[in-house]
Amino acid sequence: MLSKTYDPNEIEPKWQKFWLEEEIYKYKLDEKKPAYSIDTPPPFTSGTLHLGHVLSHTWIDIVARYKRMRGYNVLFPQGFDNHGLPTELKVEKEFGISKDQPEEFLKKCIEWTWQAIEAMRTQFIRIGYSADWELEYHTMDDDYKALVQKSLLEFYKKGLLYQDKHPVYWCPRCKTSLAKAEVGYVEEDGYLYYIKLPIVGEEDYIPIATTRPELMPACVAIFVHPEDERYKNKVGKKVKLPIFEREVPIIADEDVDPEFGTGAVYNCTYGDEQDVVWQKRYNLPVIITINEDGTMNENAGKYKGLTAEQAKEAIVKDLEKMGLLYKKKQVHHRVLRHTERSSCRAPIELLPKKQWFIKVKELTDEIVKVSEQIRWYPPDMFLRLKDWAESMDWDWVISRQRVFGTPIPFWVCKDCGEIIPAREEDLPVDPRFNGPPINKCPKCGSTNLEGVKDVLDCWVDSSISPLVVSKWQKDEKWFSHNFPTSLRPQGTDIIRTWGFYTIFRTYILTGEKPWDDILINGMVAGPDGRKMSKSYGNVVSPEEVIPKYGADALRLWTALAPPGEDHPFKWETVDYNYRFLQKLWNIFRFAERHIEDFEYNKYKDIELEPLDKWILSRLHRLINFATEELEKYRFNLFTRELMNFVWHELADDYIEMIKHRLYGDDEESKLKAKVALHELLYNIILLLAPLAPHITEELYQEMFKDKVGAKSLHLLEWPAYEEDRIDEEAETLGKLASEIIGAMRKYKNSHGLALNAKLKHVAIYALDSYDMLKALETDIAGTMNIEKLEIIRGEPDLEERIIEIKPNFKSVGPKYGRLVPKITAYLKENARKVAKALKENGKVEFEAEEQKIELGKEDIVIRKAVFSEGEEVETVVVGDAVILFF
RNA sequence: GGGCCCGUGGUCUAGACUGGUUAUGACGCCACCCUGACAAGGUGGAGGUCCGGGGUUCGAAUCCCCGCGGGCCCA
Repeated sequence: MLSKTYDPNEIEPKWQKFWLEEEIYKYKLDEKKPAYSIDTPPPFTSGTLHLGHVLSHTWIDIVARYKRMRGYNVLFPQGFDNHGLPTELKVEKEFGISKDQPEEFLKKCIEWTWQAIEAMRTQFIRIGYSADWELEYHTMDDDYKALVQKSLLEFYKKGLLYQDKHPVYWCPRCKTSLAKAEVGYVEEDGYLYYIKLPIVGEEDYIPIATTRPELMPACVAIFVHPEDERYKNKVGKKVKLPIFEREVPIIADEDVDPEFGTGAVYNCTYGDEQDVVWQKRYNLPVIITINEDGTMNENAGKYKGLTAEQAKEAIVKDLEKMGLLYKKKQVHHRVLRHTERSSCRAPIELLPKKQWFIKVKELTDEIVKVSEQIRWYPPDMFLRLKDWAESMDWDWVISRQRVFGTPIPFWVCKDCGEIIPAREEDLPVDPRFNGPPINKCPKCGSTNLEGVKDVLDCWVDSSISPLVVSKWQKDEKWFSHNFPTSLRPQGTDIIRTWGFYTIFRTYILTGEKPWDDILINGMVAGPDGRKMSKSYGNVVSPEEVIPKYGADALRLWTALAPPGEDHPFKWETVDYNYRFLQKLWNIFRFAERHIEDFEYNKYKDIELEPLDKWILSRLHRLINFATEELEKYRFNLFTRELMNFVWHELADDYIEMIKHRLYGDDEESKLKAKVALHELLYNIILLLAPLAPHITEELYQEMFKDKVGAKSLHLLEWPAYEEDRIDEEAETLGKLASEIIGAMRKYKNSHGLALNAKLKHVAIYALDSYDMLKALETDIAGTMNIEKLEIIRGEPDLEERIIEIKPNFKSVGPKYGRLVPKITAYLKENARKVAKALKENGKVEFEAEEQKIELGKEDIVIRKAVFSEGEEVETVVVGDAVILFF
């Protein structure tokens, strides 16, 4: 017996344990089955899953469960992305270990990461995630790092890897490079300086506006907008920089904002990120004027040795003296500072440092072509990738000045710059600690070889995930079965990073696309609709939700998220889902007493009653819809349809209509109701299994396991859509039954009667629907508790009024076009005449604008009301039927 | 500044590709009903300029143009 109340906190952990112990989701390579491999996103090991993870990973789990039920050999691994700045900061600040002791530092990072993995795995299990944990991978594993390094050796061999100077965010106070996450813009007051720059060989000048006059010595070009009439005649000419006496070109570029300042800006290496773009785009020289400690260097001439701030004052003073600085305006602007946590908040400089690059730019056309071969869900997400790929300004910078990361497997000759790659058989290597594979530089013979100190960007780690899960170059049988992988699920936010880089790297290494399909989920917003963030105070964690409502109710919230769109977390939705599951529980509790010992297989081919056929026809439409939607990775509409079907059509309508049969004396009718009930409930738990795996397992074990045999619901097949179960006639009948019963419920409600209150005498008059009503006679009487129900062919002797008459626009519109308003007016004016003609001849004919109009029953919508003034009787009209309550 | 997406009762949401005249459902609100699974339930009700403006059409939430507001990513 099912317990009286549904308690997710009791049943969910129970089945989670059962699934693991019984190895229900264990992957066995099976070449006889079609492969379905999932390239799951490895979350960064922060130690906690947030609702964004719950959304994206529940989607993946739904797909995995569905595909298993469809008979696929589903490869469902879960990995963890380990390397990252937050861990380094944690180890530095919480454990007080400095990066200057790299070995100890790394040891602590790894140790901390392991406990974070354990915690996150437990949380995955708690949401019913059905990955095979024996396939779990970590980007800090030796074999993972070895594969990453191997792929870099391949890139090196193909000539796609190179070193070049590239600006990094540099904090002059901390004397360290910073990641984007560590810097931020701070609003503050400053000055905008207006400076005249003389044009070479002319008496004319061009005015520029800048907040950073101290970068004058680093100026390499002047930019104006190509449409700007003020400067059109100056493009192509040169400017002579005051003080420094250097000539730089005037260039037109659309990125210039003509509204800002004078509409002309000077480009320095590097004042801001826009300067980097222009420097790369026009291949401008790089002139660095700022040292790592924030002072000016020899390129700043007489300002050498001053701090940037002092240099600014000095240059401003000198320009004023020369009469070239003609305006100084106070502005409120954004300044890049070191803002991460308790950091120093010093202004950040962009300084060029030697970085490792992978050539991407020249291959973008090919990447876009490969991306076109992938099916994108939803399809417009492809445009984001395409747009970004085509507007890329520079190659992929893969090196980072950090400690906890995959080492770059190269040594560099300090004398001639030759790159010495690691030997494949030595991988993984760590050139920070390991010596080079050879003693002498093969080019110049020098023994002055130095291991690369930088480590790799974490996207370099994670963007080979499809090759890791499919065991590229490791297990040929496994690889050919599972590659390209079937699905990459991921969020909208990382299409241009993880998505793009994975396509790129897989294509370069294998010549193929990484996946057949890519499914994009939106971001989780807070209950207030804004993005979830600590600063908004709108963060909700899964740990708050699950103890209250259980994982299944939370999973239904994820299933209701629309494809590709952001989805707010709503307590109300989870609460509603929880009540839905409770309703489901009660439906099964009701059914249990009727079908527990029922021998379904013995009676399953019996000819059912019309209402049974109706609800089963509706069930099969739902199965069909569910299958179509899931094939397109769309969960929201199907989930809603399923919930509505169970709660309203099944529970509110059908079950109410069969109670009189289940509790009545007609044994054959009772049997038929039980057959239908069995089929309904069994199929519903199957349809719901991918969405709410726990409650469905509990219901299966309790009510169906003995009859079906499988040790878990999750080993069963997805329900088959049977087209011959669709029965239009039965559906019309069922719809009529629920409308008639609905009208009677409304009558009872408006008279303050309980819904099961006895009605002494009811008569229904009908013409067209007479036969259907006759077939429903016992069901209507039984469901509504009517003592005497009469179904009469004919019309009651009462006053009838037409409340509304209008054309059926969908059929009349295309036929008569511009005459539609005339037809609408005619029907209204001649309502009685039209109704009469329709009743007698089945059609009506008239003229509008000298054109003959002919309308049949299908072309006209009529709503009638019946009045019984003076009589002791109330009436309700449903379609063509008139119900009289005595 | 660029690309993509979104704007529907108080809140969230379906419908938009393929136009059809009473716009879906939920939460909340109001009234009634403790009915043999369920009061954490049932039945009914009130509540909407479908962001604004213009256009196409017999007909626009839906298609087109302009504007406003928001989100994500990039610069």
